[in-house]
Parts: sequence; structure tokens; C-alpha cells
Amino acid sequence: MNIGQLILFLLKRLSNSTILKKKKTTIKDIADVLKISPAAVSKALHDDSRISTKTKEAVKRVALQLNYQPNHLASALRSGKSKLVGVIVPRTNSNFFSSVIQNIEEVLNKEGYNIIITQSNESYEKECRNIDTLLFTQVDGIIASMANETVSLEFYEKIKSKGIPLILFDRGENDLNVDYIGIDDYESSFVIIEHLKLQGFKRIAHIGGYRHTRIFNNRIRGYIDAIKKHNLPFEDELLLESKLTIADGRDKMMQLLKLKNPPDAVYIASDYAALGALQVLEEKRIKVPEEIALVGFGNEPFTDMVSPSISTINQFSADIGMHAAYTFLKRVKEENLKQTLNKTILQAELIIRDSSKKN
Amino acid sequence: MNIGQLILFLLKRLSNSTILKKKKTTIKDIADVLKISPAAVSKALHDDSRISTKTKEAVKRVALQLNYQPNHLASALRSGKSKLVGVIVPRTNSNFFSSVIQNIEEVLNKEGYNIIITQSNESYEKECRNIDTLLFTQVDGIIASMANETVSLEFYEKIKSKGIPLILFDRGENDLNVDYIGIDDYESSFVIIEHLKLQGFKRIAHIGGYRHTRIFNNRIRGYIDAIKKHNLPFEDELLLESKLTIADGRDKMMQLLKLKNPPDAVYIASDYAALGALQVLEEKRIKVPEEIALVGFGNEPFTDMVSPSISTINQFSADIGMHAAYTFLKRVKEENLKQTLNKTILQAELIIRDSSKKN
DNA sequence: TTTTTTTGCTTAAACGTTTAAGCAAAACTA
DNA sequence: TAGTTTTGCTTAAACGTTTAAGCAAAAAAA
Repeated sequence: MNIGQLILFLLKRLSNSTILKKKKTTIKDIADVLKISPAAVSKALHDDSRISTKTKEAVKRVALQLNYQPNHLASALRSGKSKLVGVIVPRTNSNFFSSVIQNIEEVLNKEGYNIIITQSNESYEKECRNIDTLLFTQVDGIIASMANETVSLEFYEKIKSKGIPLILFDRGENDLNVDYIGIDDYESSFVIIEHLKLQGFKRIAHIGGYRHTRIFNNRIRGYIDAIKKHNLPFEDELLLESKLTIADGRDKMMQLLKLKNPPDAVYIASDYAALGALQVLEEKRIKVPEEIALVGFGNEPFTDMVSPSISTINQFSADIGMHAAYTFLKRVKEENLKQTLNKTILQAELIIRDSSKKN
Repeated sequence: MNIGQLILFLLKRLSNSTILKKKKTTIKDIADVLKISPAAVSKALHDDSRISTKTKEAVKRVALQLNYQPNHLASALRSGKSKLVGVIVPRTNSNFFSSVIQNIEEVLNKEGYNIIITQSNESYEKECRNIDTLLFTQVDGIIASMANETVSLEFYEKIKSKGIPLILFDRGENDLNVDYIGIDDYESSFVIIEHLKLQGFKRIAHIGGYRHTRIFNNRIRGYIDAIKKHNLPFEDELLLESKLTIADGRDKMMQLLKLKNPPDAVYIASDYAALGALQVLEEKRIKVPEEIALVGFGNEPFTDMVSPSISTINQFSADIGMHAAYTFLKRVKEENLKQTLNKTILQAELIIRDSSKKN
């Protein structure tokens, strides 16, 4: 043993000494006080029927006195259940997602679960890393809304193959065959088109998301079918696809304005893109809704803050969050039972504001 | 053994049978394949210098083949480190907090840490539950921004007493004596008042937060000192305190308008409240900034979306997040060293937009 | 009364990993 | 050459909990 090793050894001894040691209370400490076995303590704390009321009371009293906090890692390791649920969202700074998260949390907390929130920032690569992170943390389940970029389902298959419950909401995928909670996007498009027609608009464009994402595809299908059903002009140049950011909304709106025959109303599949479109119209002094009407999607708070306020679809994010949590709980509680797929489609609501009200 | 017990017993045997068992690969499986000890495998995976390159390569190859995923719970239990960091924010649906979180995550992920995000919704009670949750999950540290409601520090003391690093940002508290990252609120108020004076505004009101929160107190102090320094009128009726929600912004703005001698400029300690104030002015057809100028705080994205766009303070949320993460890492890496307190005060930046530009 | 069942605990193993301690063999050093 | 150090592993204990199995004592049933 050289001098360096000796110093290390002494340091180690020091840090193990009673002076520095902040001993945490374990089940064994309680057992020692009461002169019973740790097993009895564990059972007493879990209200096992084979432990006498007297012992249970004593255990709980001592636990309180010693400020005992159960070691979650130990029980999770032993039981194989971490009581953690992973949540993956594209981002948290949208009202929709943060509200969903809040409601998931509320429901799951009551059942003793905690949630780990991760953001993909709409990046597929980040989403994959998030999935790995969550699997590494041994979560008991994953509730996710997919990134815009995501096309390959390889990583989601990985979750399934581990036998961990996977629940998708909003941005889902049919091919995965997992539980899903969302709104009726197809129907929502119908409601919007019918509202615009009723207000007297005749040439309605749609700035949509990419078709590979189910919800955006459904909105586009709804738009097309509704347009056709009501004998409104359907033209390719009136249907655009994008990532639906504010910048995309600006770009696509400019594109529409350059048309020989521009639309008199635009239905935009995201409030953010709708905001971008509104900015362009404002800059060009085009009156909304008199010259061009706008309808967004999502009921983000700012839609009611700008002027004119933007008509939009309310997705009832709270309900989506609650349902997602309940669906997860159902999965774990009825694990052995071969369940059928839970597909929950909630009704959405059109909120009519100034941007699409002609009178 | 009665018939019920027999059935239970048989069921149990069944569920343990090889058919149903989804065996996860452990370190022992790798050891068995290579006919070495689990300890050697563990060391090989951690690139221990006492393991030969040959063995390391073999272990890593087999690990990959068997799709080995380390059990985080086991290593955390053994090492006493969960590699999880808890983050507590008032809410995630504000750009400031979500940006801070994103940067904390980025820095900590690189060091092998994962983060657990919890929201207090500005509620003291929820915040306490969050702290308990995080302690229960055995996090290695907590990075937090306090709820508006929070006055008692009891639960934060609990974190300290467990010896877990606690880092506060934005909404901090001097009394706790913990690491802190924030901006210079006092100085920011000065910059705002000086800007307004330069633009020719003469009677400047302040809608602030509650003084028991340090940052709001500093903004108020800055406001008062700047007003006095520049010989502007300082009157009690021009200084209001609130929770700074949109609704509060509306209320307080109305209150100011009712004054016999209303202000010609209002500095509001939150963009949300500033938005509410702007709405009121718009409804009353009061021109901004010609009749009344507004300055907010926080540079939320919507400040640039509304019209007129709102002047505000950019808090460099990314920097705050990164600093918070670095401070945590410093704490855990230099655990034994008696560190002095890390107080980081970053410079903020005034973004001048239409709501306060007279010309 | 004896036999069976129930009660109330104990013992010991297990979850998957890390790590201190130990030890033989190989590689240096003098 | 013998002695020392380094290399490359093994053994075994530990982290804090849960739980199957077991067992004596008490209670109930026969």
C-alpha cells in the first residue's frame, strides 16, 4: 500500500465515521426498537392481515417517531414495479399538452404513481432518446404523443416488446395497435367547414399538417369530404401541408395570397400557424374576417388574446389527459386479462370568435 | 390447504412457467455465457481498469447480442444514487419555465441524469406534495422555482435536512441559504423606468407581484428607487400588488384608469398581467402607447404576437436553466468540499417594442 | 380430550447491481 | 534469482425491501 492509497483509505474511514453519517431510518431500525423482525414491520406497514393490531400500531408509531421514509428503489426492485409512468410530449409550452399532463398527473398521483415528463421538441431523434431514458428508469408505462417528425415506429415497438403498457394520445398511429385517446378530427373539419359556409364564405382553403400523422390526415380528409359534400370549390392549390409552426403559417398564407383566385376563408390545422397567418394578413392590411376569415385548431389561450380573436376547436385537453391515465390504470389492473384495444374518440367543440364571424 | 389455496398455487406455478416468463437479460446471463463472474461483467461494462481489453470486448458483444439493459433500480439501490433530478416549477405552459426545463434537461442528460418535472400550479399545498413525491423517488437533487403562494419554507428545509442538493432559480428565497440563479430584477426595473422616461413618459405606475417573493420585491424596490432617482412622481396609488395573472392585469389596469390622475405609462411585472392590461386599454379604445405605454416582464412569445407588441424584459431562460444544472453538478461532484453558496445573478435585457415606443 | 385451524410471528431468500477484499498468475525489479 | 508489483479475475456481502415457507402458540372444532 503506497501513500496515496493510505490517504484514500483514511478518507474513506472518515466519511464512514458516525460523525458524518446521516443514517436514514430503515425498516430494520424500527424492527430493532420493537424487537421484532423486519418482515413483521414490512407487513405491519402494509396492513397485512396476519399482523396483530397491537403490533401494527406500535410499528406505525415508531415509524413516525423515527421519521421513517420507505426506500422506493428497494421496494421497486423487489416488486418489479417502479410506480413511475413516463409521459412523452412534443413540448410542454403549449396549453394543450401542459393541460393534458396536469390531468394525467392528477389521476395517477391518486393511485400512487408519479410521472416523468419528457419533451421531444418535435424531433424524432430526441423522442427515441426519451424512450430509452424512460425504459432505463424502469417506468411501469408510457403515455405519449408523437413528434411531427416521427415516421418510423421502431422505438415504439421496443416499448411494446418489453410488455410495458403504451398509451398514445392526440398524435397517434393506427399501425401500432395500442390504446389511443383523441378527438374526432374528421368530424371537427366538417363542423368548421359548415360553420364557414353558413357565414357565407365560398372559397375555403386548408393549411394542414403532414398526412403521415393520423390526426392531420383525418383533418384533411374531413376538409375534402366536407367541401365536396357542400359543393364548394375543391382545388389542389387550396390545400397545403406544412409543419404548422408560426413561420409555416406565415409562409403558407403568403402563398395563398399570391393565387390568381385567393380564398375568402382559411381553415388552419393549428392555432400557431393560424397566428402566423393572421400576422401576415394584418401586415398586408387585409381585413379579418371581412376579406378573409380564419379558423384555427386547439384553443390555445392566445387565440382569445389577439385581435381579432381566432375561432378554433376546443380539444378538451383535461378529458384527454384523464382518459389517458384511466386507460393506463385499466391496463395494469387487468394485466392478465386479454383486453381489447381501447380507442377513445372524444367530441370536440367549435369556438366561434371574431376571425370567422361575418356579422 | 383448501381448494381455493390450491387453485391460487396452481395459477402461480403457471404464471412462473417458462411459457409466460419474459425474462429480462441480467448481468448474470452475460456472465453465464462467458463463464466469468457477474462482478467481472459489471466491471467490464464500467470500463474498470482491472479488466482485460479482451474480456471487456467479449462482455460488450454478448451484452449487445442478448439485448442487455441495465436495471437502473438495482444500481441505484446499491450505489445510493438514483441519477434522477427533480424539477419543480409553478407551471410548464409558460415559455420561460419550459425553456429553463429544456436546458436543465440538456445539460443533465449529458451527465447521465434524468429529470422528473412536477408542477405546483402556484399552489403551496401542491408544492409540498411534489417535494414529498420527489424525495420518495429518491432523487439526487432538486431544482425548483417557488410557487407564488409559498411563504413557509418548512418543506424546503426538509430537502436540506436530507442532505440533498437544492438549487433555486427565479423565484428564490434568501432565508433558505441555498444556491440560486436569477436575473438582476432590481437593475431591470431601473432599465425600464429609464427607458420610459427617455420616451417622455412622466407618470409611471407599477403593477407588481407580492413583496414576500424576493424577485417581485426587488422589482418593486428597483421601481421606487428609479422613480425617486429620476425625480418622477412617486405615489402610493401608482404602486399595486397582485398575483399577476391575466385577470389581475385587467383588474389593476381598471383600478389605475379610475384614478383622478391616471398614469401615462405602466410597468407590469409579468407579461401575462401586461396582456390583461392591454386588453382593457383596447376595449376602452385607449391608444397604446400614445395615451398609455406598457412594459411587461418575461418575454413570453405572445408579447410579440399581439398588437401593439409589448415591450418586455428578456430573462435568458436558456442561460438560467444551464446555470441551474451546472450548479447542481458542481454540488454533487464536489460533495465533500465545503462549498460557499453559489449565487448567480445574470444580466437581463430590455426588448423595446411598440407598446412603449412613442416615435 | 384430541385434532384441526387460525393467528402472529420468524427465517431466509430474492430483486440486480456494485464493490471491498482476496488471491493466483504474470510481469516487473533488483 | 528471489522479491515486489501489477494484472485479472473471483468471492461474498451489501443496498432496503418483499414474500414464500415454516413454526409455535392460541383458538376453535370434533
